[in-house]
This record gives sequence, C-alpha cells and structure tokens, in this order.
Amino acid sequence: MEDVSKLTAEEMPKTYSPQEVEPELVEQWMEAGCYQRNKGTGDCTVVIPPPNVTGVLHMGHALDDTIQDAFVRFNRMRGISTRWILGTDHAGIATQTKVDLRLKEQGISRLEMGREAFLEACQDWRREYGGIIVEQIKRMGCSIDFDDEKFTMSPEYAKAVRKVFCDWYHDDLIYRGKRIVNWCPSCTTAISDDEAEYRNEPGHLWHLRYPLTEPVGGVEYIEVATTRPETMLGDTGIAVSPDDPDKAQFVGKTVHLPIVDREIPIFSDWHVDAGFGTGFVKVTPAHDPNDYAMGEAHDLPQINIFDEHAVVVEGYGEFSGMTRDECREAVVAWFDEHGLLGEVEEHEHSVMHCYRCDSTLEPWLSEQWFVAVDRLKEPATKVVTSGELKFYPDRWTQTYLNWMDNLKDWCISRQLWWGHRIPVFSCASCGWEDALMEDTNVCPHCGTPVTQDEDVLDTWFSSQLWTFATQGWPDTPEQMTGHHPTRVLVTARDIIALWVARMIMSSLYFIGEIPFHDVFIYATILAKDGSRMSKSKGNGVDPMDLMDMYGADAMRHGLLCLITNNQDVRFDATIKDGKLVDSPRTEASRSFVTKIWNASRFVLMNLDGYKPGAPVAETPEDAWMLSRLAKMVDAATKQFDGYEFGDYARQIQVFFWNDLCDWYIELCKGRLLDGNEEERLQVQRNLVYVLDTSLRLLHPAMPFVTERVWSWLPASALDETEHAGRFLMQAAWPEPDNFASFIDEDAEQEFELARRVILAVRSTRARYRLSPKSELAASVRASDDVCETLASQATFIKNVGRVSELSLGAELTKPDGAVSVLDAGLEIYVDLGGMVDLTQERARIEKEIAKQEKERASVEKTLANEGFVAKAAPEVIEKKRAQKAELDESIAQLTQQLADLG
RNA sequence: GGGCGAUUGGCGCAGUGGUAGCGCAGAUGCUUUACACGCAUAAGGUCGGGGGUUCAAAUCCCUCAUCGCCCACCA
Repeated sequence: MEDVSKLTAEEMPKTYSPQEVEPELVEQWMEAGCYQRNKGTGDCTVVIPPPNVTGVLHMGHALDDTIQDAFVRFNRMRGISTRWILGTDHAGIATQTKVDLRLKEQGISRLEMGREAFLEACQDWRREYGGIIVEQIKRMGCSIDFDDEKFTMSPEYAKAVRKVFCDWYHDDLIYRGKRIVNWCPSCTTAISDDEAEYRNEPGHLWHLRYPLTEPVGGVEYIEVATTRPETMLGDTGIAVSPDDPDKAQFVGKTVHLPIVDREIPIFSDWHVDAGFGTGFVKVTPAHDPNDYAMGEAHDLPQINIFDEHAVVVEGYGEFSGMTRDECREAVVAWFDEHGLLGEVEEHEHSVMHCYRCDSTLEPWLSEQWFVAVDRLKEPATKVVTSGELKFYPDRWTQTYLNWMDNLKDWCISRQLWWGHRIPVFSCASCGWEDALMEDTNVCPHCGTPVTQDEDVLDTWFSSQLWTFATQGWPDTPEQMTGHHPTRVLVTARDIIALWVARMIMSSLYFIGEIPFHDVFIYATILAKDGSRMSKSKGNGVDPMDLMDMYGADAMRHGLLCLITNNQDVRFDATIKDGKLVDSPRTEASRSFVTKIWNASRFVLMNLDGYKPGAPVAETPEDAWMLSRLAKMVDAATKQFDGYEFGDYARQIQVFFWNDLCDWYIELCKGRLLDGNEEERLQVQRNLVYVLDTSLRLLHPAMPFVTERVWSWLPASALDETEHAGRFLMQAAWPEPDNFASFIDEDAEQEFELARRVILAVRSTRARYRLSPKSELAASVRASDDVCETLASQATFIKNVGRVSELSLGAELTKPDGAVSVLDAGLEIYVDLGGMVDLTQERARIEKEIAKQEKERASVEKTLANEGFVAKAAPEVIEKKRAQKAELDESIAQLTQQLADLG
C-alpha cells in the first residue's frame, strides 16, 4: 500500500487549487488500488448506467455519477464490500450515425464498403473516441473500477447477449412478426420509435370523396379527410367511430375506391374520433400503424404501394414510379379533375423525421423480431408490488407499474449494422431455421448454404443484461456470488421503461433474482429558464467547464444540494455563446470547499505540541460541539442509507460552516492563544477529532479537498494507529453508535443561552454603529440557575462577544447608560457608557412590544378556542400555554424597559 | 388524450397540520493574527387564485390558472 506520509502545517499552501490537486489525487488513489473491489462485510455492488460510447459527459451523467460515487465511497468507508462497475454502451444508432458521417466526409458510403469493413470502422471509432467519457468520469473523482471496463460489444458480453436471444427463442419468447416500422427511404433502414424526431409542421387536410357502391339513404358518396392522399392507393377499408350515430347506417356498406377500382368495406372501430375531420377514416394498413391495427382487427388486406425508396410500385398506372410527393400532387389533381375533391383545410400535424438525414419517415410494413412479454412481466410486476425491489422516491413505483401494465411485445430488431447481429440462421431450400450460439454456413438438414438474419438487436436488448453480463455470466456465474443483486441502480426517470424494467425482466428470467435492491431516480436537470438542456438550444452546461472553473468537489457538492423529491430541477448556470459564464450554486459550493480548506489550515496551524488523545468535553462549548457532531454523524449515516443525498449535502454544510467554523473554532481561539498547556492540548485534541470526523463525513461528497486536508491532519482519537499511510477514502466512516454518548441536550440548551448573550451584544454594537472591535461591558439578569450556566461560559462569551466585563445576577438592575435587550427570557444589559439613543431605544422596544402583542393575541385566541382545548394534542396545548407565559413575561419586561427609558 | 410534478422573499430552492427557513443577489459595518471564495448586523414573504376538511392549513382534499416532464395519439 502506498505510504501517505503526513506533512507539516507549514507545508500546507495558503490557497487551494482544485485544478491541480484533483488530478494528482486521482492518480494516487488509482495507483494504490483504492478503486478496486475491497473486501468487507455485506455487499455494495453498483453498476454504472453505461454511457454511450460516443458520448461526452453531460449534466445528467455528472449528477448520476456523483450520487453513485458518494454512495459507493460511503459504503466503502463503512467497511462494506464495494465495487462500482464501469462500462460503456455500443449505442447502435448513435455510433453508426457518427461513423457514417465520418465516412461520408471522406466520400465513402457504408453500402459500398460492406458490412465487415464498416464494423471495423466502428471499432476504430470506438478506440479513438470511446475513452473520452471514461476520462471525464475519472476527472470527477468517481471511484469506479477503471481497471475492468466493460463494453456491451465485447466478445464476452456478446456471448451473454447471444445466449439470451437463443434461450428466449427456444423458450418461444422471441418470435418474428410483421409490424409497421418507421422507415427512412433515404437511409433505407428502420428507425426506432425512440429515435424518430417528431416535428409539428403545417400541412393540409384533404377531403376526398369515395363513391358508395350503392347509395345509402340517398347519399351517393362519403368523404374522408386525410393528410396523406397518396396512400389512398393502398386503402382497404373505411372506418367510422362506434359512437357516431350518423354514421351507423354506413357500417357494413362498401365504397368504390377511385383510381384503383377497389371495393372496400366501411366498418366501425374505436380508433376513430367522430369529431375529427369528416368522421370517415381511410384505412391503409400497410402505411400507418393505427390503420395496421384496425386492419388486423377487421381482417383487411395489407397493400404496400411503396418500394424501399418510397416510390410507388408497379401496377398503379400513371402513378407507378412517382415519388410519394409527386404521387400526392397527382392524386389530389386526379380527384380534383374528377370532381371528387372536397374541402382542403390547413392542418398542422406532427411528422416524423429521420434523425440522421432528416427525411420524412415512412411507416412501412416489414418483418421484425419481437420479445413476447406476457410471461416476463408478471414476475417483474410482483417483485415491485411485494416491496422486494424499491423505488426512491417512492412515486416512481406507480410509473413503473403503469408501464408494466400497458407493456406490449417488444420489437428488438433494427436494420443496422453496428450491434449484436441476430443469431438466427435459415435455409432457403428446406426451410430450416434456428437460433444458434455458434455461426454456421450449412444447413444441418439438407447441407445447403444458410443465411443469417441481417438485422441487429435493439441496444436495450443488450443493456438489459448489464447487472449480470458484466459479472461473468454466463461463463463464470460464480463471480456474481455475493455481488448480485446489486445494491442500487441510480438513473434518470426517462429510462425506467426502456431500461430499468427490462433489466428486471431479464434478470428474473436468467438469474432468478432481481438485478438490484433499490432504484434511485434523480431529477432531470433543466436549464436556468426551466427548459430542457439540449444541443440545438445551446443551453447545455458542460460539466467539464464547471470543473475547470470551480473544481470537481464544488460541482459534486453543488449537484448533491440540488437533489430534492422533485422530478426536475433548474440549474442556475448562465451560458453565453455555448460557454459557461457562471453558476452561483456551484460558486457557493466552491466557497464551501475553500472554507473547509481554511478551517483545516487554522486547526493545523495551532497544533504545536499536539499528541493524539481522546476528545473530552472539558467546557460547555466542547460538550455542545461534540453533541452537535454526534447528531450530524447520525443524520449523515441515515441520510446515505435512505438515499437522502440532498439533505445530507445541505446539512453537512450548515454543520461545518455554522457550528464548527462560526462557533466552535471561534470559541477555541481563546484557549488556543491563552490557555495553559493542558488546556491547549485538550482543545487541540477536540479540534482534530471534530475536524477528522467532519472530513470523513464530507468525503463522499467532496473527496478531493477532504483527502488533501486529511493528508496533513495528524491522527485523532478515531484511529490513532491506522491513520498514517492511509488515504481518507479508506478510513472508517464514523459510526453513530460510537458517538451516541456525546449527545447532550442540556449542553446544547446551555450553550444556546450563552449564544444569545453574544448575539445581543453584537446586535447592540451594530445598532449603535460601534466598531466590531469595541469592547462592551454586559450584565445579565436571570435566575440563579441560568446565571450559573452563563458563568461557566463566561470566558468564551467575553472572548467571542468582545465583552469586557460580564456581570450576572438575579437581582441586577440596569446600569446607567446601558440598553436592555430581551432574548430567550434573558434580560441583557449592554453598557454603552451613556451614549444611549433614547428615541431609538424607545422605537425599537415599542416595535418589539407590538410584534409580541400581536403574537400573544393570536396565541390567546387559540387558547380561548374551546375546540382547541378539547381536541388538540396535550403537548401542543402545553406548548401554547408556555408560549403565552413567555410572551406575558417578555412583554412585561419590555414594558418595564420602556418605562425605565422615561 | 392519460399520468406525474411544480407554483414559498429579486433569483435558485428547503420546509407534510400548530401563522415560514437556506444559499445567492442587494443594504450597512468590518483588512478581528484560517478564510473578503471571509466575518458581523439588519432588511425583505398575507407560501399562484378560489373553495373545502380541521380547534388549527404553506402543509390534507377539490377546483381553476400558469409552467414543465413522461406516455399515447394526431386519419
């Protein structure tokens, strides 16, 4: 193990430079093997949602990976066996598109070079650019296992994918069927629904008249409304709404389809909205998904009128050979000439475009492979309803179950080259077909050459195996023992359906258990104005820019602070010309990083003569600090276990900044500067102990600054012997049980009294515009008990409050030339040496009385309410009564103060 | 069309039944020997509108409005 030698305080730089330190620490951690699986109790295996191999880090990844890293670091420190598995997704369409583009720039076409050469080009591309996002993840400080990077197209992974296909194929869970796909006539491939781009475009709604075969009730023809008149060539039916009484008389009749002389039936179907268009819908099963569904239900022929380039096929006379646009024009002209064109309305509708070449996509009927989900969805539903697998926040459970409920068979084939090729081989001569683990050239039946299916699998088909195909399955499933199910999946909500659900289904089928115990869904990060970040809008924030500007720790802490139960959050960064200008939120976290640095520097600068030893609550402020610390340890531990990352990040900051820096460190200065040797040593021990504990608590969120500071920090009582030669990331998490004895409610209350006195003095000083350095005498009139409490804290009240003299007593009277401040039942007199501004004091006290009287009136009203006294919880009533008594007393005191002013 | 979420001080957000908190910005005063990426003090909000439940609503229910997301659909 790498020796992490302790440096001396003098060597600690005055300023902290994350941009220098962070990459250094990554190197050191990795060299020491800190990122690899560690041995421990229990298990916290986490798989990273694999980023696209073509991708670069965006804010979603940054948040996702920060959460995972914080969680993994927390668990690692707790001594739990931890491994975070890294990998990338081959991302079929995305990668193929990029490679296509690159080849196109070189004047090469994919079709010319052929499948094998193209796949080689994809591999080249991956070797060249695939590491970018991995390096970016590294830059963030993610303690993921970089030494064992997985890839969804690696040979081992491919084997897993192939096995899944073959097993499902042989278990009749995979079948081939016809389906309407989004066909790009320019790329001549299908584009998945998820990859098609919808755009609203102005168009027309043409009313076409179709003559009835026999007039119905004197009506000679019906009128359909369509945005795509050219498809009428393939019409095989007319549909009306079942809820449309006016149309009922037409159901069962037929129309004579113009141009093609086809007699087609009129029927009713729920797909039809009676209120839209004319109420008559032309049905073209081969060229529209809904029409296809209606065609299936009503047994209509499917007539494909387009070839793969969306040109009208033979058999349609003058229309054959026309492109779809030419055909549209010609069909409309034909109807017009023959007096069959009705109204032409302007109509905006959404049109699918190929996200690669932007051509309008053509719904096209073709053969595809499907996964039958009926048998898979039932167990996948059960594990969630039973609570075995939990979603955080809980509300996503419903989203998941709804989706499961509506789940339809999954189309898994894609007409691409980059991906896992479907391992189905078939023989043209004897009709043999099978899914095989090994490629074959000849038919086992008749010995003639066979062909393999040309299509590849949907990318999600391979990524659904992520939790187990990354852990040795199927060859060495023993790797998984004790590490599957994984602990938690941290992901975005938009892939609950696409990915999370499918992982659950496949894991239950193949491994017989859930893929992860918990799913944590984080909020979508939106731009400052609430819109989605996107490349086209140029409003995206680049996490690399954030880290360049503020450091990884600041970005990480800032992101964690953003986590709430909401489904989306706005990120406050200003972007100008695609470049980050600022992010106040991250800036605040950077200030916090600096604060941690400086507070630590202060402690380190005051360690002359330090020897490790146990913390002791020598003074009231020590007791207070240790009690606060113990509560923080407890809270942070619970927050991590409960996936409450936002609460953790916010609370730890308040604790460190306010409790530790603003109060405790200030309170310690007196003893550090003026204390005797024994006192100094104890303060040092307490400070080192509190700082050490705090750094451990902060480490999961801000690994870099805490690690760096810790390297200078001498051993505290937490682990005197183990400290040297170790990294903070390997140090033990402070366990709540070990701190419980520090919790001291009395100490916290007593401290609060002293704090009130200090605040009163400061406030008075500010009100009279006195220099913060000016020392003032103060006296407090309070019960003997309270006076005793305050007396024990007199030293630091004087130091921190800059109080020259502190008098305490139950019978004290206000000195001449002093002002009174009433706070928390204490009557505090601050001696101003006669420079009291009577008018100002009167105004202040009158205002305070008015405020308190208003409050008292409200409390009295509540207490006078019979319903309240009869029904409210006893402790609430008691609280109100106490509140009333306090107000009575304080108003009386204020009134007296006012009278004293004359 | 279905579902979900948001609406709290100038901005970004906490706060799930007992009349409101944080950070940033802004104000004032401070080179207090860790920190001006700081310290201190003060100011700023009838918690989107309306209705209901309750002794009591920012908080629970209904409704409206606005914004956003997801899913489906758009002949």
